[in-house]
Amino acid sequence: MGDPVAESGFQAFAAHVVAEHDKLPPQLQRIAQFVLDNPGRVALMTIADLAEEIEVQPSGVIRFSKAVGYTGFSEIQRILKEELSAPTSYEARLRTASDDGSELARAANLADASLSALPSAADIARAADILTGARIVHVVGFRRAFGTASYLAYLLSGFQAPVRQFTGIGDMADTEMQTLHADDVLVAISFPSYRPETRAVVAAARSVGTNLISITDSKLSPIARGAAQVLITDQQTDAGFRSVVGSMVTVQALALEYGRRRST
Amino acid sequence: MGDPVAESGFQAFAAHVVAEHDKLPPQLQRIAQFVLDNPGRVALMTIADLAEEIEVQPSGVIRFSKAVGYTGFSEIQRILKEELSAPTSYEARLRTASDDGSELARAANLADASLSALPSAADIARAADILTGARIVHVVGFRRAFGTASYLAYLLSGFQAPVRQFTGIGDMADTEMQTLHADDVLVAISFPSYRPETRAVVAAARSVGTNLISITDSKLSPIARGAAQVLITDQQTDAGFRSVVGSMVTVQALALEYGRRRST
DNA sequence: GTTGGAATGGAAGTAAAATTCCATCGCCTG
DNA sequence: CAGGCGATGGAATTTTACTTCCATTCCAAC
Repeated sequence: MGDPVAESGFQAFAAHVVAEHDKLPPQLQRIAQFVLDNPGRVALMTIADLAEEIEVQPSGVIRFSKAVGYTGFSEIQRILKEELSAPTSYEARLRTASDDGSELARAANLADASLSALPSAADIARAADILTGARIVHVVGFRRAFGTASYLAYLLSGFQAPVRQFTGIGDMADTEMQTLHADDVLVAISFPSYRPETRAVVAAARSVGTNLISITDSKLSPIARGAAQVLITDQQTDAGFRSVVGSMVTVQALALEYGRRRST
Repeated sequence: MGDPVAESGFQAFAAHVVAEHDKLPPQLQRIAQFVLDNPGRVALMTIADLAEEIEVQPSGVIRFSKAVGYTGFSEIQRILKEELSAPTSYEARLRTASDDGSELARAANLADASLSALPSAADIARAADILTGARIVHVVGFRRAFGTASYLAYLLSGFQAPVRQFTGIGDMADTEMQTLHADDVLVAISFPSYRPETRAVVAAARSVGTNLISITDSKLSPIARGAAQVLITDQQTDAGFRSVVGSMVTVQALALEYGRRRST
Protein backbone atom coordinates (compact mmCIF):
# COMPACT_ATOMS: atom_id res chain seq x y z
CA MET A 1 0.00 0.00 0.00
CA GLY A 2 2.77 2.38 0.92
CA ASP A 3 5.31 1.54 -1.73
CA PRO A 4 4.11 1.86 -5.29
CA VAL A 5 6.13 -1.21 -6.12
CA ALA A 6 7.03 -3.61 -3.32
CA GLU A 7 10.46 -5.15 -3.65
CA SER A 8 10.27 -8.90 -4.11
CA GLY A 9 12.48 -11.21 -2.13
CA PHE A 10 14.23 -12.19 -5.31
CA GLN A 11 15.05 -8.64 -6.28
CA ALA A 12 16.51 -8.02 -2.84
CA PHE A 13 18.54 -11.20 -3.10
CA ALA A 14 19.93 -10.27 -6.50
CA ALA A 15 20.87 -6.82 -5.21
CA HIS A 16 22.73 -8.32 -2.25
CA VAL A 17 24.65 -10.71 -4.41
CA VAL A 18 25.68 -8.05 -6.87
CA ALA A 19 26.76 -5.76 -4.05
CA GLU A 20 28.88 -8.42 -2.34
CA HIS A 21 30.21 -10.10 -5.44
CA ASP A 22 33.57 -8.32 -5.64
CA LYS A 23 34.39 -8.95 -2.01
CA LEU A 24 33.86 -12.70 -2.28
CA PRO A 25 36.61 -15.28 -2.70
CA PRO A 26 36.89 -16.83 -6.18
CA GLN A 27 34.93 -19.96 -5.42
CA LEU A 28 32.02 -18.07 -3.95
CA GLN A 29 32.05 -15.71 -6.91
CA ARG A 30 31.52 -18.68 -9.21
CA ILE A 31 28.59 -19.78 -7.09
CA ALA A 32 27.14 -16.27 -7.14
CA GLN A 33 27.40 -16.11 -10.90
CA PHE A 34 25.73 -19.46 -11.41
CA VAL A 35 22.86 -18.71 -9.09
CA LEU A 36 22.17 -15.33 -10.65
CA ASP A 37 22.37 -16.78 -14.14
CA ASN A 38 20.17 -19.81 -13.44
CA PRO A 39 17.76 -18.92 -10.66
CA GLY A 40 15.07 -21.13 -12.12
CA ARG A 41 17.29 -24.18 -12.19
CA VAL A 42 18.76 -23.57 -8.77
CA ALA A 43 15.25 -23.39 -7.33
CA LEU A 44 14.80 -27.03 -8.34
CA MET A 45 18.24 -28.38 -7.32
CA THR A 46 19.59 -29.74 -4.08
CA ILE A 47 22.79 -28.40 -2.61
CA ALA A 48 24.55 -31.54 -3.74
CA ASP A 49 23.40 -31.11 -7.35
CA LEU A 50 24.46 -27.52 -7.35
CA ALA A 51 27.83 -28.22 -5.74
CA GLU A 52 28.56 -30.92 -8.29
CA GLU A 53 27.64 -28.73 -11.23
CA ILE A 54 29.84 -25.85 -10.10
CA GLU A 55 32.51 -28.26 -8.86
CA VAL A 56 32.48 -27.02 -5.34
CA GLN A 57 31.85 -28.61 -1.99
CA PRO A 58 28.37 -28.37 -0.44
CA SER A 59 29.87 -26.39 2.37
CA GLY A 60 30.92 -23.77 -0.13
CA VAL A 61 27.30 -23.20 -1.04
CA ILE A 62 26.49 -22.61 2.59
CA ARG A 63 29.36 -20.17 2.91
CA PHE A 64 28.07 -18.32 -0.08
CA SER A 65 24.59 -18.15 1.43
CA LYS A 66 25.89 -16.64 4.64
CA ALA A 67 28.32 -14.33 2.86
CA VAL A 68 25.45 -12.62 1.04
CA GLY A 69 23.47 -12.17 4.21
CA TYR A 70 21.16 -15.15 4.59
CA THR A 71 20.97 -17.81 7.25
CA GLY A 72 21.59 -20.67 4.84
CA PHE A 73 20.93 -22.09 1.42
CA SER A 74 17.41 -23.10 2.32
CA GLU A 75 16.41 -19.49 2.78
CA ILE A 76 17.78 -18.55 -0.62
CA GLN A 77 16.09 -21.47 -2.27
CA ARG A 78 12.78 -20.52 -0.72
CA ILE A 79 13.12 -17.09 -2.33
CA LEU A 80 13.97 -18.60 -5.70
CA LYS A 81 10.99 -20.92 -5.53
CA GLU A 82 8.68 -18.04 -4.78
CA GLU A 83 10.00 -16.18 -7.77
CA LEU A 84 9.60 -19.18 -10.02
CA SER A 85 6.03 -19.87 -9.02
CA ALA A 86 4.89 -16.26 -8.97
CA PRO A 87 2.09 -16.23 -11.53
CA THR A 88 2.10 -12.48 -11.59
CA SER A 89 4.24 -10.76 -14.12
CA TYR A 90 5.20 -7.21 -13.39
CA GLU A 91 2.41 -5.99 -15.62
CA ALA A 92 -0.18 -8.15 -13.93
CA ARG A 93 0.83 -6.84 -10.54
CA LEU A 94 0.39 -3.30 -11.74
CA ARG A 95 -3.11 -4.13 -12.87
CA THR A 96 -3.97 -5.79 -9.61
CA ALA A 97 -2.73 -2.75 -7.79
CA SER A 98 -5.24 -0.69 -9.73
CA ASP A 99 -8.11 -2.81 -8.51
CA ASP A 100 -10.63 -0.22 -7.34
CA GLY A 101 -13.29 -2.61 -6.10
CA SER A 102 -15.41 -2.43 -9.23
CA GLU A 103 -16.60 -5.59 -10.94
CA LEU A 104 -14.97 -4.25 -14.08
CA ALA A 105 -11.56 -4.27 -12.45
CA ARG A 106 -12.16 -7.77 -11.15
CA ALA A 107 -13.33 -8.99 -14.54
CA ALA A 108 -10.34 -7.42 -16.28
CA ASN A 109 -7.92 -8.97 -13.81
CA LEU A 110 -9.53 -12.34 -14.19
CA ALA A 111 -9.32 -12.03 -17.96
CA ASP A 112 -5.68 -11.06 -17.71
CA ALA A 113 -4.98 -14.14 -15.63
CA SER A 114 -6.75 -16.27 -18.22
CA LEU A 115 -4.38 -15.02 -20.87
CA SER A 116 -1.44 -16.37 -18.89
CA ALA A 117 -2.79 -19.90 -18.94
CA LEU A 118 -3.76 -20.67 -22.50
CA PRO A 119 -3.18 -23.96 -24.28
CA SER A 120 0.05 -24.23 -26.23
CA ALA A 121 0.20 -23.09 -29.82
CA ALA A 122 1.25 -26.61 -30.78
CA ASP A 123 -1.90 -28.10 -29.27
CA ILE A 124 -4.04 -25.55 -31.10
CA ALA A 125 -2.26 -26.37 -34.35
CA ARG A 126 -2.90 -30.09 -33.83
CA ALA A 127 -6.55 -29.40 -33.18
CA ALA A 128 -6.76 -27.29 -36.33
CA ASP A 129 -5.22 -30.16 -38.32
CA ILE A 130 -7.90 -32.47 -37.02
CA LEU A 131 -10.60 -29.98 -37.99
CA THR A 132 -9.28 -29.72 -41.51
CA GLY A 133 -10.06 -33.31 -42.32
CA ALA A 134 -13.61 -33.29 -41.02
CA ARG A 135 -16.64 -34.06 -43.14
CA ILE A 136 -18.72 -31.97 -40.71
CA VAL A 137 -17.53 -30.00 -37.69
CA HIS A 138 -20.01 -30.30 -34.82
CA VAL A 139 -19.81 -27.83 -31.96
CA VAL A 140 -21.37 -28.34 -28.55
CA GLY A 141 -21.43 -26.22 -25.41
CA PHE A 142 -24.27 -25.32 -23.08
CA ARG A 143 -24.99 -22.66 -20.49
CA ARG A 144 -21.70 -20.92 -19.64
CA ALA A 145 -20.03 -22.45 -22.68
CA PHE A 146 -22.88 -21.72 -25.07
CA GLY A 147 -21.60 -18.28 -25.99
CA THR A 148 -18.14 -19.67 -26.70
CA ALA A 149 -19.59 -22.49 -28.78
CA SER A 150 -21.69 -20.03 -30.76
CA TYR A 151 -18.67 -17.86 -31.40
CA LEU A 152 -16.65 -20.80 -32.66
CA ALA A 153 -19.46 -21.87 -34.96
CA TYR A 154 -19.73 -18.32 -36.26
CA LEU A 155 -16.00 -18.02 -36.93
CA LEU A 156 -15.74 -21.41 -38.62
CA SER A 157 -18.70 -20.72 -40.87
CA GLY A 158 -16.89 -17.55 -41.91
CA PHE A 159 -14.20 -19.81 -43.37
CA GLN A 160 -16.81 -21.86 -45.21
CA ALA A 161 -16.34 -24.74 -42.80
CA PRO A 162 -19.13 -27.33 -42.80
CA VAL A 163 -20.10 -26.51 -39.24
CA ARG A 164 -23.18 -27.12 -37.16
CA GLN A 165 -23.90 -26.36 -33.55
CA PHE A 166 -25.85 -28.40 -31.03
CA THR A 167 -28.51 -26.12 -29.66
CA GLY A 168 -31.11 -28.34 -28.06
CA ILE A 169 -33.79 -26.23 -29.70
CA GLY A 170 -37.14 -27.85 -30.34
CA ASP A 171 -36.46 -30.81 -28.08
CA MET A 172 -34.48 -32.42 -30.86
CA ALA A 173 -31.40 -33.42 -28.85
CA ASP A 174 -31.69 -37.09 -29.82
CA THR A 175 -32.13 -36.23 -33.47
CA GLU A 176 -29.16 -33.87 -33.39
CA MET A 177 -26.92 -36.57 -32.03
CA GLN A 178 -27.85 -38.97 -34.79
CA THR A 179 -26.01 -36.80 -37.27
CA LEU A 180 -22.65 -37.62 -35.68
CA HIS A 181 -20.48 -39.71 -37.96
CA ALA A 182 -17.04 -41.34 -37.85
CA ASP A 183 -15.71 -38.94 -40.49
CA ASP A 184 -16.75 -35.92 -38.45
CA VAL A 185 -15.14 -33.91 -35.69
CA LEU A 186 -16.91 -32.81 -32.53
CA VAL A 187 -15.58 -29.77 -30.69
CA ALA A 188 -16.93 -30.01 -27.14
CA ILE A 189 -16.67 -27.07 -24.74
CA SER A 190 -17.50 -27.63 -21.10
CA PHE A 191 -16.51 -26.37 -17.66
CA PRO A 192 -17.62 -27.26 -14.14
CA SER A 193 -20.25 -28.21 -13.46
CA TYR A 194 -19.98 -30.25 -16.63
CA ARG A 195 -23.48 -30.32 -18.07
CA PRO A 196 -24.97 -33.79 -18.54
CA GLU A 197 -26.30 -32.62 -21.91
CA THR A 198 -22.79 -31.92 -23.16
CA ARG A 199 -21.50 -35.19 -21.76
CA ALA A 200 -24.28 -37.04 -23.54
CA VAL A 201 -23.21 -35.58 -26.87
CA VAL A 202 -19.58 -36.51 -26.19
CA ALA A 203 -20.64 -40.03 -25.26
CA ALA A 204 -22.61 -40.31 -28.49
CA ALA A 205 -19.56 -39.14 -30.44
CA ARG A 206 -17.38 -41.73 -28.77
CA SER A 207 -19.80 -44.50 -29.55
CA VAL A 208 -19.80 -43.79 -33.29
CA GLY A 209 -16.09 -42.98 -33.52
CA THR A 210 -16.31 -39.24 -34.15
CA ASN A 211 -13.03 -37.41 -33.54
CA LEU A 212 -13.19 -35.34 -30.41
CA ILE A 213 -11.55 -32.01 -29.58
CA SER A 214 -12.25 -30.97 -25.99
CA ILE A 215 -11.94 -27.44 -24.67
CA THR A 216 -12.13 -27.69 -20.91
CA ASP A 217 -10.38 -26.85 -17.68
CA SER A 218 -8.64 -30.06 -16.69
CA LYS A 219 -7.16 -33.19 -18.15
CA LEU A 220 -9.50 -35.09 -15.87
CA SER A 221 -12.59 -33.35 -17.16
CA PRO A 222 -15.34 -35.81 -18.09
CA ILE A 223 -15.21 -34.63 -21.68
CA ALA A 224 -11.44 -35.08 -21.98
CA ARG A 225 -11.53 -38.86 -22.06
CA GLY A 226 -10.84 -40.26 -25.48
CA ALA A 227 -10.24 -36.86 -27.02
CA ALA A 228 -7.89 -36.63 -29.99
CA GLN A 229 -6.84 -33.27 -28.59
CA VAL A 230 -7.55 -31.61 -25.26
CA LEU A 231 -7.17 -27.84 -24.92
CA ILE A 232 -6.91 -26.71 -21.31
CA THR A 233 -7.93 -23.19 -20.42
CA ASP A 234 -9.80 -21.11 -17.83
CA GLN A 235 -8.67 -23.27 -14.96
CA GLN A 236 -10.37 -22.35 -11.74
CA THR A 237 -8.21 -20.01 -9.79
CA ASP A 238 -9.10 -19.69 -6.16
CA ALA A 239 -11.63 -16.95 -5.69
CA GLY A 240 -15.14 -16.49 -6.86
CA PHE A 241 -16.09 -15.99 -10.43
CA ARG A 242 -14.88 -17.86 -13.46
CA SER A 243 -13.80 -16.11 -16.61
CA VAL A 244 -14.70 -17.30 -20.06
CA VAL A 245 -12.03 -15.25 -21.77
CA GLY A 246 -9.51 -18.06 -22.06
CA SER A 247 -11.89 -20.24 -23.98
CA MET A 248 -12.91 -17.34 -26.22
CA VAL A 249 -9.29 -16.66 -27.13
CA THR A 250 -8.72 -20.36 -27.63
CA VAL A 251 -11.60 -20.80 -30.07
CA GLN A 252 -10.56 -17.68 -31.93
CA ALA A 253 -7.05 -19.01 -32.36
CA LEU A 254 -8.41 -22.41 -33.35
CA ALA A 255 -10.69 -20.94 -35.99
CA LEU A 256 -7.96 -18.74 -37.44
CA GLU A 257 -5.52 -21.64 -37.63
CA TYR A 258 -8.23 -23.55 -39.45
CA GLY A 259 -8.76 -20.65 -41.82
CA ARG A 260 -5.06 -20.45 -42.53
CA ARG A 261 -5.03 -24.13 -43.48
CA ARG A 262 -8.02 -23.73 -45.74
CA SER A 263 -6.61 -20.78 -47.62
CA THR A 264 -3.13 -22.12 -48.33
CA MET B 1 9.94 -46.37 -30.27
CA GLY B 2 8.28 -45.77 -33.57
CA ASP B 3 6.96 -42.48 -32.35
CA PRO B 4 8.15 -39.49 -34.32
CA VAL B 5 8.09 -37.49 -31.12
CA ALA B 6 9.54 -39.16 -28.04
CA GLU B 7 7.13 -39.12 -25.16
CA SER B 8 8.30 -36.99 -22.29
CA GLY B 9 8.21 -38.28 -18.76
CA PHE B 10 5.54 -35.78 -17.97
CA GLN B 11 3.31 -36.81 -20.82
CA ALA B 12 3.61 -40.42 -19.75
CA PHE B 13 2.80 -39.45 -16.21
CA ALA B 14 -0.27 -37.48 -17.26
CA ALA B 15 -1.45 -40.38 -19.37
CA HIS B 16 -1.04 -42.80 -16.45
CA VAL B 17 -2.95 -40.56 -14.10
CA VAL B 18 -5.80 -40.02 -16.53
CA ALA B 19 -5.99 -43.74 -17.20
CA GLU B 20 -6.11 -44.69 -13.55
CA HIS B 21 -8.20 -41.82 -12.31
CA ASP B 22 -11.55 -43.54 -12.28
CA LYS B 23 -10.25 -46.54 -10.38
CA LEU B 24 -8.86 -44.45 -7.56
CA PRO B 25 -10.59 -43.79 -4.25
CA PRO B 26 -12.03 -40.30 -3.79
CA GLN B 27 -9.13 -38.87 -1.85
CA LEU B 28 -6.59 -40.02 -4.39
CA GLN B 29 -8.73 -38.61 -7.17
CA ARG B 30 -8.51 -35.21 -5.54
CA ILE B 31 -4.75 -35.52 -5.39
CA ALA B 32 -4.64 -36.59 -9.03
CA GLN B 33 -6.69 -33.63 -10.09
CA PHE B 34 -4.57 -31.17 -8.18
CA VAL B 35 -1.30 -32.51 -9.50
CA LEU B 36 -2.48 -32.55 -13.11
CA ASP B 37 -3.94 -29.09 -12.83
CA ASN B 38 -0.93 -27.55 -11.05
CA PRO B 39 2.16 -29.47 -12.12
CA GLY B 40 4.35 -26.41 -11.86
CA ARG B 41 3.41 -25.71 -8.30
CA VAL B 42 3.66 -29.32 -7.20
CA ALA B 43 7.18 -29.47 -8.57
CA LEU B 44 8.19 -26.90 -5.95
CA MET B 45 6.21 -28.24 -3.00
CA THR B 46 7.04 -30.76 -0.34
CA ILE B 47 4.70 -33.62 0.42
CA ALA B 48 3.66 -31.83 3.59
CA ASP B 49 2.78 -28.63 1.70
CA LEU B 50 0.82 -30.55 -0.86
CA ALA B 51 -0.99 -32.63 1.73
CA GLU B 52 -1.99 -29.55 3.63
CA GLU B 53 -3.30 -27.77 0.56
CA ILE B 54 -5.43 -30.70 -0.57
CA GLU B 55 -6.32 -31.54 3.02
CA VAL B 56 -5.08 -35.09 3.04
CA GLN B 57 -2.40 -36.92 4.97
CA PRO B 58 1.13 -37.15 3.59
CA SER B 59 0.66 -40.87 3.36
CA GLY B 60 -2.18 -40.28 0.95
CA VAL B 61 0.21 -38.60 -1.45
CA ILE B 62 2.46 -41.63 -1.33
CA ARG B 63 -0.50 -43.92 -1.97
CA PHE B 64 -1.40 -41.83 -4.98
CA SER B 65 2.14 -42.05 -6.30
CA LYS B 66 2.16 -45.83 -6.08
CA ALA B 67 -1.38 -46.16 -7.38
CA VAL B 68 -0.41 -44.50 -10.64
CA GLY B 69 2.62 -46.68 -11.10
CA TYR B 70 5.58 -44.92 -9.56
CA THR B 71 7.82 -45.89 -6.68
CA GLY B 72 6.99 -42.82 -4.64
CA PHE B 73 6.33 -39.13 -4.69
CA SER B 74 9.98 -38.30 -5.20
CA GLU B 75 9.94 -39.97 -8.58
CA ILE B 76 6.89 -38.00 -9.67
CA GLN B 77 8.38 -34.78 -8.43
CA ARG B 78 11.55 -35.45 -10.36
CA ILE B 79 9.46 -35.74 -13.52
CA LEU B 80 7.60 -32.54 -12.75
CA LYS B 81 10.83 -30.71 -12.13
CA GLU B 82 12.21 -31.85 -15.46
CA GLU B 83 9.08 -30.63 -17.18
CA LEU B 84 9.27 -27.30 -15.43
CA SER B 85 12.85 -26.68 -16.44
CA ALA B 86 12.47 -28.03 -19.97
CA PRO B 87 12.83 -25.47 -22.76
CA THR B 88 9.26 -26.16 -23.86
CA SER B 89 8.03 -25.19 -20.45
CA TYR B 90 5.18 -22.87 -19.87
CA GLU B 91 7.47 -20.04 -18.86
CA ALA B 92 9.37 -20.27 -22.09
CA ARG B 93 6.15 -20.28 -24.07
CA LEU B 94 5.09 -17.07 -22.47
CA ARG B 95 8.33 -15.39 -23.33
CA THR B 96 8.17 -16.34 -26.96
CA ALA B 97 4.43 -16.08 -27.31
CA SER B 98 4.50 -12.65 -28.82
CA ASP B 99 6.68 -13.55 -31.77
CA ASP B 100 6.12 -17.14 -32.74
CA GLY B 101 3.72 -16.37 -35.56
CA SER B 102 0.93 -18.55 -34.23
CA GLU B 103 -2.67 -17.47 -34.34
CA LEU B 104 -2.75 -18.14 -30.61
CA ALA B 105 -0.13 -15.46 -30.03
CA ARG B 106 -2.02 -13.04 -32.23
CA ALA B 107 -5.29 -13.78 -30.47
CA ALA B 108 -3.72 -13.39 -27.03
CA ASN B 109 -2.09 -10.09 -27.96
CA LEU B 110 -5.33 -8.81 -29.41
CA ALA B 111 -7.18 -9.82 -26.26
CA ASP B 112 -4.59 -8.11 -24.14
CA ALA B 113 -5.05 -4.93 -26.14
CA SER B 114 -8.81 -5.19 -25.65
CA LEU B 115 -8.30 -5.15 -21.91
CA SER B 116 -6.62 -1.77 -22.15
CA ALA B 117 -9.64 -0.18 -23.79
CA LEU B 118 -12.63 -1.14 -21.69
CA PRO B 119 -15.52 1.12 -20.76
CA SER B 120 -15.16 2.98 -17.48
CA ALA B 121 -16.30 1.38 -14.26
CA ALA B 122 -18.64 4.35 -13.77
CA ASP B 123 -20.38 3.71 -17.09
CA ILE B 124 -20.80 0.05 -16.22
CA ALA B 125 -22.24 1.00 -12.85
CA ARG B 126 -24.74 3.35 -14.51
CA ALA B 127 -25.76 0.64 -16.93
CA ALA B 128 -26.24 -1.77 -14.03
CA ASP B 129 -28.45 0.79 -12.29
CA ILE B 130 -30.62 0.99 -15.39
CA LEU B 131 -30.87 -2.80 -15.54
CA THR B 132 -32.00 -3.00 -11.94
CA GLY B 133 -35.23 -1.15 -12.62
CA ALA B 134 -36.25 -3.16 -15.64
CA ARG B 135 -39.48 -5.14 -15.85
CA ILE B 136 -37.80 -7.38 -18.42
CA VAL B 137 -34.21 -7.26 -19.69
CA HIS B 138 -34.05 -7.96 -23.41
CA VAL B 139 -30.73 -8.87 -24.96
CA VAL B 140 -29.94 -8.72 -28.64
CA GLY B 141 -26.83 -9.48 -30.65
CA PHE B 142 -26.35 -11.44 -33.86
CA ARG B 143 -23.50 -13.15 -35.66
CA ARG B 144 -20.24 -11.99 -34.09
CA ALA B 145 -22.10 -10.57 -31.11
CA PHE B 146 -24.39 -13.54 -30.63
CA GLY B 147 -21.99 -15.37 -28.33
CA THR B 148 -21.57 -12.29 -26.18
CA ALA B 149 -25.32 -11.74 -26.03
CA SER B 150 -25.87 -15.36 -25.03
CA TYR B 151 -23.27 -15.07 -22.30
CA LEU B 152 -24.90 -11.95 -20.90
CA ALA B 153 -28.31 -13.61 -20.91
CA TYR B 154 -26.83 -16.64 -19.16
CA LEU B 155 -25.13 -14.56 -16.48
CA LEU B 156 -28.17 -12.40 -15.81
CA SER B 157 -30.46 -15.39 -15.52
CA GLY B 158 -28.04 -16.72 -12.92
CA PHE B 159 -28.99 -13.70 -10.79
CA GLN B 160 -32.69 -14.40 -11.31
CA ALA B 161 -33.01 -11.45 -13.65
CA PRO B 162 -36.12 -11.46 -15.87
CA VAL B 163 -34.08 -11.81 -19.03
CA ARG B 164 -34.86 -12.89 -22.56
CA GLN B 165 -32.70 -13.03 -25.62
CA PHE B 166 -33.59 -12.25 -29.22
CA THR B 167 -32.67 -15.31 -31.20
CA GLY B 168 -34.54 -15.05 -34.47
CA ILE B 169 -35.43 -18.73 -34.16
CA GLY B 170 -38.52 -19.97 -35.96
CA ASP B 171 -38.88 -16.86 -38.09
CA MET B 172 -40.49 -15.09 -35.14
CA ALA B 173 -38.48 -11.87 -35.26
CA ASP B 174 -41.56 -9.70 -35.56
CA THR B 175 -43.26 -11.46 -32.71
CA GLU B 176 -40.18 -11.18 -30.52
CA MET B 177 -40.07 -7.44 -31.00
CA GLN B 178 -43.67 -7.02 -29.93
CA THR B 179 -42.70 -7.94 -26.39
CA LEU B 180 -40.67 -4.74 -25.99
CA HIS B 181 -42.26 -2.38 -23.48
CA ALA B 182 -41.54 1.06 -22.04
CA ASP B 183 -40.77 -0.41 -18.61
CA ASP B 184 -38.15 -2.73 -20.09
CA VAL B 185 -34.45 -2.42 -20.88
CA LEU B 186 -32.85 -3.58 -24.10
CA VAL B 187 -29.16 -4.42 -24.09
CA ALA B 188 -28.00 -4.26 -27.71
CA ILE B 189 -24.61 -5.57 -28.75
CA SER B 190 -23.35 -4.86 -32.22
CA PHE B 191 -20.10 -4.26 -34.08
CA PRO B 192 -19.27 -3.47 -37.70
CA SER B 193 -20.83 -4.38 -39.95
CA TYR B 194 -23.85 -3.53 -37.81
CA ARG B 195 -26.46 -6.12 -38.64
CA PRO B 196 -29.77 -4.81 -39.95
CA GLU B 197 -31.54 -7.33 -37.71
CA THR B 198 -30.01 -5.78 -34.60
CA ARG B 199 -30.73 -2.28 -35.81
CA ALA B 200 -34.34 -3.25 -36.38
CA VAL B 201 -34.70 -4.40 -32.79
CA VAL B 202 -33.11 -1.18 -31.54
CA ALA B 203 -35.47 0.85 -33.72
CA ALA B 204 -38.44 -1.03 -32.34
CA ALA B 205 -37.23 -0.34 -28.81
CA ARG B 206 -36.90 3.35 -29.55
CA SER B 207 -40.41 3.53 -30.95
CA VAL B 208 -42.02 2.11 -27.82
CA GLY B 209 -39.76 3.93 -25.37
CA THR B 210 -37.74 0.97 -24.08
CA ASN B 211 -34.53 1.98 -22.27
CA LEU B 212 -31.47 1.16 -24.34
CA ILE B 213 -28.00 0.08 -23.25
CA SER B 214 -25.64 -0.24 -26.21
CA ILE B 215 -22.44 -2.21 -26.22
CA THR B 216 -20.60 -1.26 -29.37
CA ASP B 217 -17.32 0.10 -30.74
CA SER B 218 -18.07 3.77 -31.29
CA LYS B 219 -20.25 6.57 -30.03
CA LEU B 220 -21.30 7.04 -33.65
CA SER B 221 -22.44 3.46 -33.99
CA PRO B 222 -25.97 3.17 -35.39
CA ILE B 223 -27.14 1.49 -32.19
CA ALA B 224 -25.71 4.23 -29.95
CA ARG B 225 -28.25 6.87 -30.89
CA GLY B 226 -30.78 7.45 -28.14
CA ALA B 227 -29.13 5.03 -25.75
CA ALA B 228 -29.45 5.65 -22.02
CA GLN B 229 -25.93 4.30 -21.69
CA VAL B 230 -23.31 3.47 -24.31
CA LEU B 231 -20.45 1.13 -23.44
CA ILE B 232 -17.57 1.39 -25.87
CA THR B 233 -15.24 -1.57 -26.27
CA ASP B 234 -13.35 -3.63 -28.86
CA GLN B 235 -12.55 -0.64 -30.98
CA GLN B 236 -10.75 -1.75 -34.07
CA THR B 237 -7.13 -0.84 -33.67
CA ASP B 238 -5.17 -2.53 -36.42
CA ALA B 239 -6.28 -3.93 -39.72
CA GLY B 240 -6.33 -7.53 -38.61
CA PHE B 241 -8.90 -9.63 -36.90
CA ARG B 242 -11.31 -8.24 -34.39
CA SER B 243 -11.39 -9.56 -30.86
CA VAL B 244 -14.57 -10.11 -28.93
CA VAL B 245 -12.83 -10.24 -25.57
CA GLY B 246 -13.56 -6.65 -24.62
CA SER B 247 -17.28 -7.11 -24.97
CA MET B 248 -17.13 -10.40 -23.05
CA VAL B 249 -15.37 -8.73 -20.14
CA THR B 250 -17.81 -5.85 -20.33
CA VAL B 251 -20.90 -8.02 -20.12
CA GLN B 252 -19.37 -10.02 -17.30
CA ALA B 253 -18.70 -6.86 -15.31
CA LEU B 254 -22.17 -5.58 -16.11
CA ALA B 255 -23.84 -8.77 -14.95
CA LEU B 256 -21.82 -8.90 -11.74
CA GLU B 257 -22.59 -5.28 -10.93
CA TYR B 258 -26.23 -6.14 -11.48
CA GLY B 259 -25.95 -9.15 -9.21
CA ARG B 260 -24.33 -7.05 -6.53
CA ARG B 261 -27.25 -4.63 -6.62
CA ARG B 262 -29.74 -7.44 -6.41
CA SER B 263 -28.15 -9.08 -3.42
CA THR B 264 -27.62 -6.00 -1.26
C1' DG C 1 61.77 -20.50 5.31
C1' DT C 2 58.38 -19.89 8.74
C1' DT C 3 54.09 -18.11 10.21
C1' DG C 4 49.35 -16.47 10.12
C1' DG C 5 45.16 -15.96 7.98
C1' DA C 6 42.01 -16.81 4.42
C1' DA C 7 40.00 -20.30 1.51
C1' DT C 8 38.68 -24.79 0.59
C1' DG C 9 37.82 -29.85 1.28
C1' DG C 10 35.46 -33.27 3.51
C1' DA C 11 33.39 -35.93 7.12
C1' DA C 12 30.19 -35.88 10.99
C1' DG C 13 26.00 -34.24 12.94
C1' DT C 14 21.44 -32.24 12.65
C1' DA C 15 17.19 -31.12 10.61
C1' DA C 16 13.69 -32.02 7.37
C1' DA C 17 11.35 -34.64 4.25
C1' DA C 18 9.73 -38.96 2.37
C1' DT C 19 8.10 -43.40 3.23
C1' DT C 20 6.37 -47.24 5.87
C1' DC C 21 3.35 -49.45 8.79
C1' DC C 22 -0.22 -50.13 11.80
C1' DA C 23 -4.68 -48.68 13.86
C1' DT C 24 -9.22 -47.02 13.05
C1' DC C 25 -13.08 -45.80 10.49
C1' DG C 26 -16.87 -46.49 7.33
C1' DC C 27 -19.23 -48.95 4.01
C1' DC C 28 -20.90 -52.92 1.67
C1' DT C 29 -22.24 -57.90 1.89
C1' DG C 30 -23.94 -61.81 3.60
C1' DC D 1 -26.05 -56.79 12.64
C1' DA D 2 -21.72 -59.05 12.22
C1' DG D 3 -17.72 -59.70 9.39
C1' DG D 4 -14.64 -58.30 6.00
C1' DC D 5 -12.42 -55.07 3.07
C1' DG D 6 -11.05 -50.90 1.21
C1' DA D 7 -10.00 -46.22 2.54
C1' DT D 8 -8.03 -42.96 5.61
C1' DG D 9 -5.49 -41.00 9.62
C1' DG D 10 -1.41 -40.64 12.05
C1' DA D 11 2.78 -42.01 14.41
C1' DA D 12 7.28 -44.24 13.69
C1' DT D 13 11.04 -45.12 10.72
C1' DT D 14 14.06 -44.50 7.00
C1' DT D 15 16.07 -41.70 3.74
C1' DT D 16 17.65 -37.52 1.99
C1' DA D 17 19.13 -33.05 2.33
C1' DC D 18 21.22 -29.27 4.91
C1' DT D 19 24.47 -27.43 8.03
C1' DT D 20 28.39 -27.41 11.09
C1' DC D 21 32.93 -27.97 12.21
C1' DC D 22 37.44 -29.32 12.01
C1' DA D 23 41.43 -30.47 9.01
C1' DT D 24 44.15 -29.26 5.16
C1' DT D 25 45.88 -26.30 1.60
C1' DC D 26 47.25 -22.08 -0.41
C1' DC D 27 49.25 -17.66 -0.43
C1' DA D 28 51.20 -13.54 1.23
C1' DA D 29 54.02 -11.10 4.64
C1' DC D 30 57.76 -11.08 7.61
